[in-house]
Formats: sequence, C-alpha cells, structure tokens
Amino acid sequence: MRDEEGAAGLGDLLMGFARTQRRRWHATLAPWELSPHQARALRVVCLHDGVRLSELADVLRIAPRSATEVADALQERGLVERSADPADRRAVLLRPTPEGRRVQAQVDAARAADSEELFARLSAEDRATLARILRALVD
Amino acid sequence: MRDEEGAAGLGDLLMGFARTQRRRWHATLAPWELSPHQARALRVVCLHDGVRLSELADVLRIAPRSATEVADALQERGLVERSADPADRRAVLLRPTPEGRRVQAQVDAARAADSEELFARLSAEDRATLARILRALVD
DNA sequence: TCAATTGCTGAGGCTACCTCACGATGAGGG
DNA sequence: CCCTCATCGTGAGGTAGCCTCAGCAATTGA
Repeated sequence: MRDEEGAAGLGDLLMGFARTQRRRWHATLAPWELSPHQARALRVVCLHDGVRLSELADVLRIAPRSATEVADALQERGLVERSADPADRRAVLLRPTPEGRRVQAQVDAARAADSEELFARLSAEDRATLARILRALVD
Repeated sequence: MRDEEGAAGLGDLLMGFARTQRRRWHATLAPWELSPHQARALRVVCLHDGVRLSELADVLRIAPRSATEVADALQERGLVERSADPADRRAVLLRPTPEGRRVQAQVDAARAADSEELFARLSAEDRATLARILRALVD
C-alpha cells in the first residue's frame, strides 16, 4: 500500500521533473530552430562522423522512413550532407558540414550551461548520489 | 568543465530513464487503448469530480481547443460525460461515468504496480533519497 | 445597457510519426 | 554464374495530436 504509493509518487516526481527539463531543452534549442530530435541526430552524426540512415533511425528509435525526414531537414539547413557509403552502395552516410559542427558545438555548450543551472541547487554530494541511483535504475 | 559534464550527464541520465518510464507507461495503458494524455485527463476528472474544459486544458498544458478533443475521445469511450456547469452556462463540466471510475481505478492500480516493479531494484533508503533530491529540484 | 471578455467548438493547417510498395544493391546457395 | 532473398533508402499516402483563428453564447463591468 504505502510502498506502492511511494513508487508511484517517485514516478510522478521523476516524470514531472523530466517534463520541466524537456521544456527547457526545447527552449534552449529555439535560437537554432532545431527540434530535439534534430539536435540529437546532429549530435550523433558529429560524434560518429559518418552515420547510416538506418543507424540514425535506430539511435532515435524511429522508423527508417522517419530518419530520412530528419536527415532531409538537417541537410536543408546545411548542417549535414549525404554521401555514398564506400562499403555498401545502397547505404547513405550522413556527415556533418563545418557549419553543422559549429552549430553542434554551440548547442552542446548551451545545453551544458542550462543543465548546470538546472542542477545548481543540488550539492555536489547530492549530484553524485542522484547519478549513482539513476545509473542503478538504468543499468 | 568537469562540472558541466557532470550536470549534462545527469540530465542525460534523467531524460534517458524518463524515456524508459514513459515507454512503460504507454505500454501499461495499452489494454485500455488510452493515450497518456487521456489517462491523465480521466484521472483529473475522477479526482475533482467535475472539471471544466478550460481547467483540463490548464492541467494538461494544452490549448483549450485541444482539451475539447481529449474530452471527445473520453466521452466517445463512455468514460466521462459533459454536463452543464450550474455556475456558468457557457462552461462544460466533465464528470466521470461509473465505467470511467472503474477504468480509472484499474489504470491507477496498473500504474502503481508497474512503478513498483520499476523501482524495485532500489533500496528503501535510496528511494527516500531519490524522492528528497527530486523534490529539491522541483520545489 | 451594451461593449468587452470568457468558454467552448468548427474549420483548417502543421509536424512528426507510421506503413506499404518499390528500385537498387548485396549475399548466399544451387 | 544465376536466382532468390534480405536490406537500404525513399515516394506515396495515412494518422494522431497539437495549433490558430473565427464565431456563437453567456457573463461581466463601467
């Protein structure tokens, strides 16, 4: 009884805070007119420096067809470009443009700054504890 | 540097787990064919026992027009009914049907059970700590 | 009393997903 | 070699869930 309520309350709390965080993340992204998915995609492309559309779909957990659309949007903004995969002529490799790298670096910095601000009210110890507990939950 | 990384990592961790939780919540709801928003709306309607559309919109953080659609869906399933607000003849009060109350109770129980399962790997102490930290973040 | 406001909803539009079908390529047996 | 079968990306077309704007009915306030 009490335990179930406790778990449900925990879930609500977590979801509530996640919602706040998502809203802020969205607002942080506004200056670049990127959706969260697009930012995530750009990040993946920059990190791996050459990502197949199908891999992107996998990371984003969307259908391959939908990854095409995310790639289209990013390409239209000049942030990534499609190139042939030397290993498989069916596949398309997404690679960041210089502009894409620049934007990604800016977005990353903005996100870090916002995150920092958001968690600022926590002591270093609480942060570490939170990280530990969340890692235990995810594993 | 390291601090920023820490905060960003915390944010990622939290969002990642929230995503997991949201997926499970969605799956939990599947037997009743309710969307998360619909379930939330039903919950609000059952708790307050008479909610205006505009209040519902406010709680769900959507435009009033969109609340109409959520209400439509719930009404079509026979879970809520529209009735006149005695205090304001423009307004519509949403009230749960007996079926609506039953479904709400079932959904609540399922959610609690799932949440319990999800947080089961945490010690009672960690749960309390997590709750404390999250509350500090939300406040 | 009557202009402005508020509460809901019809009409129409957008975004971000989806499935299905298809052309091009790759991989593996006969 | 073929010939079949799986896989990659994408066109076509559909859906869900949001939005704004216009409009009607009821309320409010100077």
